[in-house]
Amino acid sequence: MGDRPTGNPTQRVTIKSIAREAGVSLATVSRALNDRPDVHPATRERILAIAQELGYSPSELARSLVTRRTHTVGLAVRTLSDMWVARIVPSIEELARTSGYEVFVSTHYADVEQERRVLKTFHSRHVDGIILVSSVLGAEVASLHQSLGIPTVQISPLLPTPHRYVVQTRDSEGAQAATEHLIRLGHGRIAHIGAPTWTLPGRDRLQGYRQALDIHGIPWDPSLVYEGDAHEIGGMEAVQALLSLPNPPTAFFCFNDLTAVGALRGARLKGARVPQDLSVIGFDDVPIASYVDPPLSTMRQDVVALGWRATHMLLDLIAGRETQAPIALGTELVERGSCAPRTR
Amino acid sequence: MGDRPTGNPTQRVTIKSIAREAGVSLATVSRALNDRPDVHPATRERILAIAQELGYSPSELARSLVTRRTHTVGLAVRTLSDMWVARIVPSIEELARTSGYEVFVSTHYADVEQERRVLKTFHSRHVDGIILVSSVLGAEVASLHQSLGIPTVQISPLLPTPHRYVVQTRDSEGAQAATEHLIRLGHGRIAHIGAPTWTLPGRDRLQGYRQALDIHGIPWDPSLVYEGDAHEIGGMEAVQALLSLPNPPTAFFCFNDLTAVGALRGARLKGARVPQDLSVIGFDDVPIASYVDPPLSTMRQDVVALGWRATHMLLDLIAGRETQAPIALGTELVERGSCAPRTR
DNA sequence: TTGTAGGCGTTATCAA
DNA sequence: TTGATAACGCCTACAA
Repeated sequence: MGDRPTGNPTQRVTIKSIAREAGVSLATVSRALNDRPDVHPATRERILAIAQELGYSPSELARSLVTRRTHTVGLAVRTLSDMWVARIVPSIEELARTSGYEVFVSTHYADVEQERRVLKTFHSRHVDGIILVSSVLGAEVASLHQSLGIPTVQISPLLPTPHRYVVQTRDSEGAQAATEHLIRLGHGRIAHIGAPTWTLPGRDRLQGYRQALDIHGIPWDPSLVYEGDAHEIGGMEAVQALLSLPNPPTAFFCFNDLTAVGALRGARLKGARVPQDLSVIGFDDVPIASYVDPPLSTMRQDVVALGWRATHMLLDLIAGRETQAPIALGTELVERGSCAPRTR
Repeated sequence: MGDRPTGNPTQRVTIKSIAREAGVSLATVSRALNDRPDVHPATRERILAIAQELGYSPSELARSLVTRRTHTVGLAVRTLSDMWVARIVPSIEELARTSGYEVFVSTHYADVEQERRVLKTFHSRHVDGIILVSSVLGAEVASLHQSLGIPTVQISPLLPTPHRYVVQTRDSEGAQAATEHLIRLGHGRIAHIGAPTWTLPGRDRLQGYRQALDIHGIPWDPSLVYEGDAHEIGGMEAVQALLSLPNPPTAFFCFNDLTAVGALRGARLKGARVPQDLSVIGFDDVPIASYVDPPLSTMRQDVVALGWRATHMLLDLIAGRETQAPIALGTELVERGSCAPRTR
């Protein structure tokens, strides 16, 4: 089987092979390859040509070992099956790449052990910097940043952290704005379908919701708060449960768009029309939000900015530059078709 | 600023530090750490304790340099903002991790240059194996597999390739089944909203659609084929355009679920009811399919199996084992609410 | 402008 | 059971 590379491993082309071929020393090859000034143009040409011909590709392993720089950044995310993070990755990758860094993505599924594991391999592989999205490490992060000596930046941590280098959305403010949108439309019985309250965003958005109610003198009714799962299923179940209440809500502020999409479906199953009978507002503004029926009104999070700012912060830290931190970004109300003035 | 790790880089803990501390040689430390039999239990204990205390973490860089194994696999995907691939990643990661491999995900955005770049960095970083999802490299892959000497497996290549190690879905067969489902419901004017025909899946599903028509004696009408973009927007535009035809179709077979979701929206904008006036079927069965209105009928692709089989194949190749290749997986019709018998 | 030699953190092969 | 020592592939003084 000639096509099994394992069977007959192609000998790796190293600077040694090039040196032999070119009849020069290793040092000269190295210099030529890294195009340093102190090498004769002719020799450089020859060496480059040979390298090209042999299909030479430097061993970053060896190179990193001596330079103590890998030009890689580790990106640990909760999961990739979430549009919110799936859109944050490219923004990080793009900036990092144009700055000469390769980014390695790894997932931890909101599991502390797995996240530790990921960080450990990042350390073993000598990444120059780390970005943690939706970290569940909490206070550990700060000490890791310290003890590992690897600059670390967090985006939207799931747990409270004393770490300074954090980029996040002002969840509470956004939640308050979303709720106030509903209030302005005349709704008085507004439900909240939240994320688990052990998560920071879950808590913060719940708090923003309560604040809006408080400010507008709407009594707080705990039976209108349902702890969802930040997915469609939670939203669907929540709406079905809440609409069965003796005095059901007329509006729903959902933790995120997925929850809202589930809520839409729950409403349909209960025979309630959105937005005529029921108003629904989401959070995030993921692509699908514009395509569901009715198109979803939502609070937009600027994920690209989130990724971009975090990457910038990390590059600053790696370079030993001053950097502004922490950073909190605002949200924007996107009105589409899922909210309407209260009719009942 | 005491919290800037860059300012005062913590000295890395190496086996050297441990050796000094324990008063033994480097070799002994190495042996103890890799728990080899030829080291005195007492010494091992002592060394392990010290390593623990110092927070030692081996340098995979150095280790890999000598063992010539990195225990990493590179995973290059088109994009992460696509549920289809977002769900394939975890299945690969899980199997790879339990087999002792760390996987590094990188994106190429269907751009040849970027994909070459990614492969090059994989090579530089000495990954032990590579999985390419939706590769646009075509024939190049086989030679890379050869010349780089790194086992490479492809999942659903976008371009035709002579490479043997491929795992994919039987697109044509699935497309035919989807179309036949529509035909069985009595539809005669069936449109296809496809992906760009330069892609293999785009071509294969189009072909399956034509085959179904042929078999059932339905005349082929090129005006019923619309080249979409595999996203919502393409589906939406397609439906709007096709419903404006003098003799519009009564059913749509969409390249994927995103296209179908867009189609649903396009239908709504044209005042057509699904499934009463129009039947729509998708492909993939992504999570959102169950939550749109009406819930989407679709051809399910077993993405988990795709990832799993590919990883298995790769692990076989890495180990120099025999492996079955190529592999083509079937699809399954999932009937939900978006298709109904023809009424007009 | 070029070559020699030492070292990055490990593992592996010998001796001891 | 342990310790020197030579790789692994590359970079970088320091010499020449």
